[in-house]
Amino acid sequence: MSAEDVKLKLVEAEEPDENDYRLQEQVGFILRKAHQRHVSIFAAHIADLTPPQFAALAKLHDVGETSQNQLGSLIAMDAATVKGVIDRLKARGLVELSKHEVDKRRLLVSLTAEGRNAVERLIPIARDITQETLAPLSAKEAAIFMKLLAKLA
Amino acid sequence: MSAEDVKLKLVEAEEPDENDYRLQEQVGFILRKAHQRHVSIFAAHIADLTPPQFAALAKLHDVGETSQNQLGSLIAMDAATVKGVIDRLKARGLVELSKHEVDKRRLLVSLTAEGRNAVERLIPIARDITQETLAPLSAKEAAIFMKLLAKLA
DNA sequence: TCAAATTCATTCGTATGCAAATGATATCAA
DNA sequence: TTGATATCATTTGCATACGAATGAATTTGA
Repeated sequence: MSAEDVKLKLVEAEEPDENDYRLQEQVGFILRKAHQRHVSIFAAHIADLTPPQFAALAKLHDVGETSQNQLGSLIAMDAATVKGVIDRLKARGLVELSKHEVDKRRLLVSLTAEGRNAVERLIPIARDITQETLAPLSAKEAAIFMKLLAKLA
Repeated sequence: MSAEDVKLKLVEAEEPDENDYRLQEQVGFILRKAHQRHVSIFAAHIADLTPPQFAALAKLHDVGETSQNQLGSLIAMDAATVKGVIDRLKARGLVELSKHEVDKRRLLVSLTAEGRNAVERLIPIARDITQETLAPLSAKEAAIFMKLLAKLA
């Protein structure tokens, strides 16, 4: 092998061209898998509620009555998505809706007594879910990870 | 305030009970948001393909012809999901299907010439998408983040 | 060998998630 | 004041994502 060949080989090894794209190493792909894993852990602990549904309940418990859109922005859901989530929670009697007295465009959402009980019962379990999701990391790693993840989101 | 009151207050501050659950700090919630952000960045660069569709094409480009289920396991999609993705890629002429000669259960998937062209054209853009997704982090932070994220996924 | 278990694929039902269009109401600005 | 904008909510259409059920084909094991 000539010196030129060696040089070419090194360049190839250090600068992968478009023929060497590693899907499994792309942040989007791994982010999707990590999210899938979390949803799966969530479902194993809380079978009758999805993460978005629980997010809506937890946020309502936190801030009290709010409009549907406002709730959506608090839990990072667009208007169309939050509507579906709230509809299903309402059908199960966990939230109730009412019209805003002054601004007739707004639909106010609040927890029912049953919804409040559910959230308060589930919050300790949600803490377990967070812990189990982070279990592959040491405490120190988890702290670093959360800091960096927050920067990305 | 008595010494006892002070002690109670400290305990409360350090050991939040179930009334103090911060949704915005839970790994699942932030993971969902980070994933949403990535999908949005992806869509801004590649409007006519979704991340799962691109993943299927990129993986086919990598490994060549495979069965639908095998492809699914390579890109972390269950059988029902991968079927939908492949159906849509087939309808657009980017992949083609054929029956496995020996094992009649299997459906083989491969790139068409058009599909191959598309992947090769898009891979450099996909690199940009990865970069932009990680842009809020320094190079050092990004390296640490990817290592930890991989552990979680 | 042949019955049981496994694998591959499909279908159905449910639940996000988002873009775009629409309608009602509110706010702003000339 | 009123016409242009903006906001809130709904609806439709499309695309993941997964559990569960089903059927066809293959493999295993007693």
